[in-house]
Amino acid sequence: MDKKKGRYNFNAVEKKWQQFWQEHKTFRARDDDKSIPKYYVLDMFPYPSGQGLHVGHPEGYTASDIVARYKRMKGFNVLHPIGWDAFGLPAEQYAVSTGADPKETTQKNIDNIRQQIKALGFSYDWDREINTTDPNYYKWTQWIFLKFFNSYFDETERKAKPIEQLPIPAGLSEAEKQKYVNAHRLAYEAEVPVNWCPALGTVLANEEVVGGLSERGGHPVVRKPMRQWMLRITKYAERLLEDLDEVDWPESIKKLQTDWIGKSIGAEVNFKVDGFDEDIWVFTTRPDTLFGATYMVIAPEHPLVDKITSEQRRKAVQKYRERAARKSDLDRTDLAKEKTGEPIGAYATNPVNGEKIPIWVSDYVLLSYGTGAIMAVPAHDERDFEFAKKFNLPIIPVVEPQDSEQSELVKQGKLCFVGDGKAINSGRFDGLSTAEFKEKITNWLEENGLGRKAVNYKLRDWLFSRQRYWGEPFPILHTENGNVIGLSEEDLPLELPVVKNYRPSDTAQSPLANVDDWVNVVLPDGSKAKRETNTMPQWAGSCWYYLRYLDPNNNQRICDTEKEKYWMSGGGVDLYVGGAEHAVLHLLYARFWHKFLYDLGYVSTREPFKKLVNQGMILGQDGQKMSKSRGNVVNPDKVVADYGADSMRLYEMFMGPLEATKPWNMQGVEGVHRFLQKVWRMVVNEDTGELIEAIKETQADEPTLRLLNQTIKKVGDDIESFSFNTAISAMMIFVNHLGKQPVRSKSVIEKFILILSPLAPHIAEELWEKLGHKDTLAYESWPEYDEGLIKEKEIELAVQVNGRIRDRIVIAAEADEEQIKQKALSSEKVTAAIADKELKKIIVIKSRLVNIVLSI
RNA sequence: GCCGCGGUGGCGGAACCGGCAGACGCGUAGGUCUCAAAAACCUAUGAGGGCAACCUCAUGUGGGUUCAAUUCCCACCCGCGGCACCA
Repeated sequence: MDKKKGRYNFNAVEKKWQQFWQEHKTFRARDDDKSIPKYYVLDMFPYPSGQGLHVGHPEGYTASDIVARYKRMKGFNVLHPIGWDAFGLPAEQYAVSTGADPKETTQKNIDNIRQQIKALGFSYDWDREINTTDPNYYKWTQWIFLKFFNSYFDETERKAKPIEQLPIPAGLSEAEKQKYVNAHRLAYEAEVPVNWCPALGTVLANEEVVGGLSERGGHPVVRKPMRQWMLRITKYAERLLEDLDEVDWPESIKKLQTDWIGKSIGAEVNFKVDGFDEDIWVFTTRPDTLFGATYMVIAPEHPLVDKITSEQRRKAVQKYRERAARKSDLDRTDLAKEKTGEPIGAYATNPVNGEKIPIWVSDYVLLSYGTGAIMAVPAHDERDFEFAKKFNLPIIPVVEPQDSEQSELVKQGKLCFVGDGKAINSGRFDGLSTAEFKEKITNWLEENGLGRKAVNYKLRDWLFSRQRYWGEPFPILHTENGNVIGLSEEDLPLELPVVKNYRPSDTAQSPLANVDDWVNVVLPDGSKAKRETNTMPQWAGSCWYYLRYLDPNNNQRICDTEKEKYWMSGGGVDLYVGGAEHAVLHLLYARFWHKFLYDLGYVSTREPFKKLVNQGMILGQDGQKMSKSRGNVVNPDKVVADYGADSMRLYEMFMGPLEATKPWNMQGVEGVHRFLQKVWRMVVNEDTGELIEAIKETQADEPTLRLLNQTIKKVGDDIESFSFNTAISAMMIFVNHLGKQPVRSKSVIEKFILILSPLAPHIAEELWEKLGHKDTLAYESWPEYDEGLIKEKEIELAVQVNGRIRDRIVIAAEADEEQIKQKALSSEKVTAAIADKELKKIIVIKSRLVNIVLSI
């Protein structure tokens, strides 16, 4: 057993400093002096699950904490908050199966996870802790929803405005007016298909449906149309796309969002239905292929189908539509699937050449994209080509590829060519390039009233309601006469009622529908109304939480304007760290809400998160994803108990690049733990617990000073670029050197402790105290380094002959090229390698190498 | 199928903007200390060859550009992530 009382006792040290920080509120962010430059470091707040933290969470938290601590030492007023994204399914499912109140389980889980987080020594401002399930918090989530409900999107100014400012066309009746207004609200109701699982008797979120079956139990899931709340995110598609330019995010994430929004530019073209006074509009990105349109396809659900289908075809078409409607998601995504469809016995006129072409229905055309109808150009669209082949429809080539071999096949109708080329079979447009043709034909269509330039997005409006209990209730009432009204702000928060049973009602409505005395309301005028019984999705609370941290206890506003201006200045949150799994949904939704709040003047920046960094996944020791069933889960509590929080933090950062996926290795933890032991022994006499005798108030020798300055620079630079693994490596090199020195300069040790402190704060505080300092080092200045001291006096250069290293020379750092050449050529090994061959040239890369090139 | 990211010793990884591949850590082997062990410390450690000085090969595979390629270009293989008929 260890008898030495001065050994590194991480348990005691960590407990001591965590308590110190808490008691002194060391990391409280200041709101009182807005002249101090601010830095806002944000973590994606966790869902407080019953499982507690896994080692993946602390990875991101450690990275952000290092930056937070570093920035404090750099003189910034740092805001580094944490909270709980506590609505969500697991608590509700637990409630369904056990009857436990989700409020209570959630509270218990939060208490547990908070304690886990505190044990890791993160420098959070605990006075700003938030919880999305707290009525004082969700009051404002509901408030934002009401703003959506009470706003419309002004197309010319491209921004949201209060609904009272919506221009209403003259001559509408009261009812029509109401309808008109409702149709323009940014939060609106619609009948949309949801994932209904009859076996479970509940509606599932998309992420709970895997391959057409419920994630739990594997029961079939069908699409069922239900009344839902939607948010008009599509109005913001263009701005969400444009403003990606102004954020400092990984390119890959920007790309995912760009693809998700899916902008395409083309034209809308009008086809007249033969024998009917009806138009079919189609959207195409290839108006230049109009002359090659040989048929049309409309989506099975298209409203025009009923009207224009011929009597002879009606039965078959009806049957097809029913079959299509029954298709599950699984069938739709089936790759090997053959194209199906039915002609509807109607024809349309191609506006460019007057040709009559047949109209078909097929489920490869989606009602939800574009106009729900297409012109089919089999020669130049893979899907149309496949369909035309199957049903023997004509294929007319109208674009000639450059490649003559390809061109031949295309002309024979044997090859589908989707690239750009030269126009053929297109009347007076023949010979034009694809780009020119697009431009000309679009203008021509516009001039003749047959079409117009058009833009489409893949992005759909956001299905914002869930048929659940454990979420924010909508502040909405449905009146007897069928109108929908929002609560007034004074009535917020609308709290969740206590329920006896968390099971969904059998009509696929949320459990709230069963709470009669909550649902039924009498309005001031004596009329009756019912509350909306859907609740908001988990995304709602996380869409704006970063704003609440700015002013978490404000009862008058989501946050104070001045505080918002201060903390969000410079483009929003300065650093946002979290998992890449939120690349699209959370980050897109939050950006959407932020822009909306910006339009209404509640925030001052166009974007919420200036810089984004994703941490990678941590795998189990076996290289597999951590999971209970594999038994490879590493519990952070155990690591902290065995090696301490500082070792845990250091190891998580030392494993490899922050963004990389990497396997856990307990021996690696021991490695960094040994490093901390070494640091301890470098400063402390293990027998006495006092400062070690080797530490003297002296000037350090030159190599030590040089290494110290190099290390300060390297660690600072690496923290700025999130290369924590190499920062740690640099510190290890330093400790390996200094630990061997019999005399250690106190000021050198102090500087080292300071640069270690953001990464391993507890041991650093303890050693700082042992070095005679009374107060926390959290606000000490980050050490400066001296560029002059960093430079080596002599450097070693490799000497290559024809690219192969033959010798090394040591030479003064300031030696010029000529001197280096001379020295290199005078090397015996080099002369031997040159022998009698002729010297062609000598390449000198200062401070790197010399390459002597010989002619062969 | 399309898009994105990656592939370096026994393992995690390092390498500025094309300039000495393998920093740092783990593991392994040998040693010091010890009655012994643990801890700590020291030495070695990509592969092959040679008594040795040294030599050759080596960053997924095959080509190319260059005085010089892990780094740039082309083709391909493998792994991971995302999307899924978006006209």
